[in-house]
Amino acid sequence: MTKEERREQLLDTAGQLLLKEGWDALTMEAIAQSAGASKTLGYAYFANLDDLIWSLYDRELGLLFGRVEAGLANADTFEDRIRAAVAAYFDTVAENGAMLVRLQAGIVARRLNRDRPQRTVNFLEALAAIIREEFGLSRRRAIAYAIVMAGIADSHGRAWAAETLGRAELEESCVRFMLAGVRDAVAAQT
Amino acid sequence: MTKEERREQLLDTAGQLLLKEGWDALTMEAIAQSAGASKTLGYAYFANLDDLIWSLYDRELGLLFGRVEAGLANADTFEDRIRAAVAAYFDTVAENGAMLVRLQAGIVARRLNRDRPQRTVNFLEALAAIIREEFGLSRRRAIAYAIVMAGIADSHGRAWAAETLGRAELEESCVRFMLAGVRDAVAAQT
Amino acid sequence: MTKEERREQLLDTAGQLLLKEGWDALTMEAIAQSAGASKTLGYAYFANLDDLIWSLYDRELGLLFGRVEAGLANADTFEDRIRAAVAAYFDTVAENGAMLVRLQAGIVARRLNRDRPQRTVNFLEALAAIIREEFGLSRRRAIAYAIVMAGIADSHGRAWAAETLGRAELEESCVRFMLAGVRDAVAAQT
Amino acid sequence: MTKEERREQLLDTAGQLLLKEGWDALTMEAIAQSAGASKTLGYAYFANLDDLIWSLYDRELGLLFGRVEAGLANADTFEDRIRAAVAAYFDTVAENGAMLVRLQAGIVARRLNRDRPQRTVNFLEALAAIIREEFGLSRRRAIAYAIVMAGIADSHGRAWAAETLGRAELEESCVRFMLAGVRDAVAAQT
DNA sequence: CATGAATGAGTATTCATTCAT
DNA sequence: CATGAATGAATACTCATTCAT
Repeated sequence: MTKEERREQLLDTAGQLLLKEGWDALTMEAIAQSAGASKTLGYAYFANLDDLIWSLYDRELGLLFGRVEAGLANADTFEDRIRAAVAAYFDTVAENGAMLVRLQAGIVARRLNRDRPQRTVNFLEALAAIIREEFGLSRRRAIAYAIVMAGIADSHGRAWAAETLGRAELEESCVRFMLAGVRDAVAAQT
Repeated sequence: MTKEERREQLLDTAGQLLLKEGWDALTMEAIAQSAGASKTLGYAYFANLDDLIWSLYDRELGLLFGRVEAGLANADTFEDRIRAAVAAYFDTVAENGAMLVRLQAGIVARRLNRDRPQRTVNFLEALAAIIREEFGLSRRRAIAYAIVMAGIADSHGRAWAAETLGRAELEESCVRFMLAGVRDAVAAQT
Repeated sequence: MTKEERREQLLDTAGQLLLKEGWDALTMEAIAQSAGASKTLGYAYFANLDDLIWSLYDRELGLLFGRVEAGLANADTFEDRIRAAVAAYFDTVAENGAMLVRLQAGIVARRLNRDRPQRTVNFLEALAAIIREEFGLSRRRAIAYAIVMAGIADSHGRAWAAETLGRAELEESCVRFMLAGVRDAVAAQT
Repeated sequence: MTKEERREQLLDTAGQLLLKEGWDALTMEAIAQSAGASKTLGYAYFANLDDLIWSLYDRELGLLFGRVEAGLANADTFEDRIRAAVAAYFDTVAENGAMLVRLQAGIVARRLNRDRPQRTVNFLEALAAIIREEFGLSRRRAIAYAIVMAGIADSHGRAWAAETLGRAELEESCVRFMLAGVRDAVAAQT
């Protein structure tokens, strides 16, 4: 197995483990052995456990944000952009939702050894830029709305996980909440 | 110190500790000593560390939901109810927000030893009932919207913590996102 | 409840606990609470846990040896004495066997904070005296045989607990092993 | 040090410790440090303290029963078998007696987490088979006598430890008690 | 005669991490 | 590229015991 393959395999295994056994089971030894290697193998690929976890986090969030940003980029009107982004979001959640939720929660719960992950910041900036362009707002206001819209996507993901409604309905609802909400909030300011 | 006072004191201390030092610092010993007691005193009041943490969680969420439900109840029109609930939410977040976020994240990240906390479920049911009454929806759909509206409150709290906008603006925005969103989502269904 | 009654009740409770839950459950707190009192009551009646356990041991062995010695005393021929003692032994084992075994084992396993219990020594001396009188042996030899005969009783008790044979047969066997054994062993010396 | 050597060394150390310091000193930490290792090394070789203790027990009883069974097997007449077994028993007791007694007592006193050790059962079955062959008894009766004869050996070991008589005399006495006893007990049944 | 609050010493156990091979 | 032996720090939890009331 090549260096890069091993690394990916270890991250994959860590993700599986987190999903199946929970955060507590995410030990260096468990990951390595779950990957079929000796218990200390991980240290040849990651400086320490935190490094491994942050790497997983970066990879997974990179995937998610990458797709969503791609969705945002490949459409013309504001509404279409939002629709495309929401669709991309639901796609990723469908594949990896439960693990992402756990990962995110664990990251928040852990000490803040590291600055707020750049990934999230970058994504919010990108979304804010689009909002700003559409409504002509200040940067801070646009960021606030971006945070809120990301939260709306998130909670629709949760509503989906709770099996309240089907994907199609929730995707439509998500877009509606975002668009009607932001329009009304913006209107209230003027 | 009486039994009840001690118990409350230990929970207070645990909350402070979580806020200041993070989840990892939340050890039985640290809590007890931070409360000025011997390191094993906690075991006289809680069966184990998990029990203490769940007790803290219950207490804090009880407070939050209690206030928000009170807000929901003490108003006449749908919009007024939402406004009152949002105001109550912001009040609590102002006092305790960072700690609640950490607590919630830690609870999610920990093993699922316990069923989903009844508190949250109850609150969502209450909110769903109000939504249902207003729009005449099915129970599942109302619950989905309740989850989303709770998420909107949550993300406005985060936007506040990120110091993007002031409280007044965010409270207004929160109400707008909720009302315009739910109305539009409901409209889309018909 | 009078002082003496309480004391006896605590010893009774300790015995029950040892029987039902095993040696590890024999804590001062468990005993007191099992007796329906507050957890520290025991300290008003016994200097410490060791003292309580030794008191139980003394009481129980006193009962056993008392009965067996009474049996030894109330008969004329050597064989009748042995028979009477064995019958008394089986009587006590029938009532209290399992607890006595545990108690004895625990005492042996614990540190030897205390000299060999006088009770056992006294009993062995009494039995040795009778053997000596019957066969005209040296004191040391008589003690050796006394130890062995006590061991024979003990192992018959175990055979009974293992439900191999009924009491009548084992009692007879016990007497036979003792008498034939000691006679043959004595004969071999001459 | 190789895996197997370390394991044996830890068991050796545990045995020494039990003999010298008593059951209470038998902690994982004490064993490891007494073996010149860091305090948690034991966990790399045994699942937990119980596992280590049972392993010691198995090893020691395996040695004892192995020798005694070998003695039983390598002789022709019943008496010679018994003699050989008793000699083997005294040999082991000479080396390891005090420790075995403590170990056995501790095992009995501890909780019954584990089924009765197979080792003892197997040995008693082997002895019972020989008795049965000699006297033509039922299986249950033969087992009862096997238990008693094992008890006779045991009590002779105790008489030896009490320094009442010398080994030669006690070995002879042991054989006599067993043979005369079992013959007389069997005779009583017919 | 009895209680409840509190302490502190002790023990099992886990796990990240290092190092020699 | 990988292993296994070993370490040490950290933590949960138990329990005998004391003391004030």
